[in-house]
Amino acid sequence: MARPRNFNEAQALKSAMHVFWQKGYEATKVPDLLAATGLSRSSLYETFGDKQALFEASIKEYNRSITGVRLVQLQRGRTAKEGLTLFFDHLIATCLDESTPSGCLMVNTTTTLDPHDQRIKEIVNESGKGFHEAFLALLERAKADGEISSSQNLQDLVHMLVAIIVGINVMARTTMDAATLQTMADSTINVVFS
Amino acid sequence: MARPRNFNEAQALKSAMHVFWQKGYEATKVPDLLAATGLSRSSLYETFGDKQALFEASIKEYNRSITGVRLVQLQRGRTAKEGLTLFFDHLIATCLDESTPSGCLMVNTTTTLDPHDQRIKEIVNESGKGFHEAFLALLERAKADGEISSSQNLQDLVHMLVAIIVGINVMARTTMDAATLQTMADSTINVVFS
DNA sequence: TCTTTTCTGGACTAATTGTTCCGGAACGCG
DNA sequence: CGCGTTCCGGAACAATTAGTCCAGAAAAGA
Repeated sequence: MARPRNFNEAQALKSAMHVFWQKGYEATKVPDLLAATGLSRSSLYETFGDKQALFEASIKEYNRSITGVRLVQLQRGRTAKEGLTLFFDHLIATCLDESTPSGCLMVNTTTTLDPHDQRIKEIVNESGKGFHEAFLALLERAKADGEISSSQNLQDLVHMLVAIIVGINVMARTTMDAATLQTMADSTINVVFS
Repeated sequence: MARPRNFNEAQALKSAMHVFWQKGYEATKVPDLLAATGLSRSSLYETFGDKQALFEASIKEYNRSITGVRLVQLQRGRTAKEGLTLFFDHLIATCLDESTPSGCLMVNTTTTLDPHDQRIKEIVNESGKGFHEAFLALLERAKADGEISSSQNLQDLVHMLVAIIVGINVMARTTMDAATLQTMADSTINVVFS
């Protein structure tokens, strides 16, 4: 009937997400998005609405793909410790991969969050909660399997664990040094599974 | 001889620093800086140069005052453990104080750092190095005093400790919950001084 | 009071921003 | 081959941006 789309909407969204991930919302200008997606101005606005809407779509996409894949690693181990190891391996690998930005879009967004932007805040909080729960589940599994002391307060431990991972995601933006990142990961694993 | 300054330059710089701290470089517009400092456009440009220069001055001021005061806490304890405790107490107190932004300007800057901005990168790296060294010194003191096991690899431990603190500074921007922040701090102290 | 210096408010500019809009081209289908 | 629909390039626009500039006010000392 009508002329079909000349571009892949999902692919374009991923490209836009990468730009926001690397540069942040404010520093990302519409021409950057046009260049990254390859879309024309009209197509971009027609497809995604305005910049704010595209950003919102981008962080949702980020949670779906990037964060999702990272968290899945936790369950891909025969033990909880192995799961956490796989998580860090995957995190470090993507940070070293030059075709994707380092760090975490959710973390970056948190540090520049406009307190009045309720919609974005909501999404970030939701993502954080999912993150927290995934690690809590891992620790509960570890406790049930006797991998960690049964006297450990899991809530306290998971708070600390999440804080470390957030910190690593920040430092990964400047520290491309694989050894340093690996050291942080190893220390963390050792602390949790003492 | 001539008309003296009608404003306090140091005070104006502090005000500008607060804006950058809260909103980030890109989201901070010149009118925001005028409102915060109370200066006129001409005075601002005359005194501090352009926006970039003012930002650079702001992060230097941040390192001098905020980070400086935070790190000094480490030495204000009779033991290393007490020093770390004081550090966290001070950090949490300032995060809860509504008259100053939460989190850390250096951390925020890292997550939105333009990779091509060499000058800013330099300052942030320098600050990070100082931070690292201060905590390394604390741990060395702890080891010498027998507060931590002599078999601990201090370099690994300090990397993890710094990552946690960075993470806490990120989470403090959304989590104003004192209890959660305190929990993270307590867990960290327990891990380091096991 | 007069001079000299410097601050200050606001007008001004030039570039960039996000966003809209339209005419024409491209495509699938009958 | 036309028809209808959709895409797309680029022009156009209004708002906002960072930054400049100048005329006059303000202050301190002679």
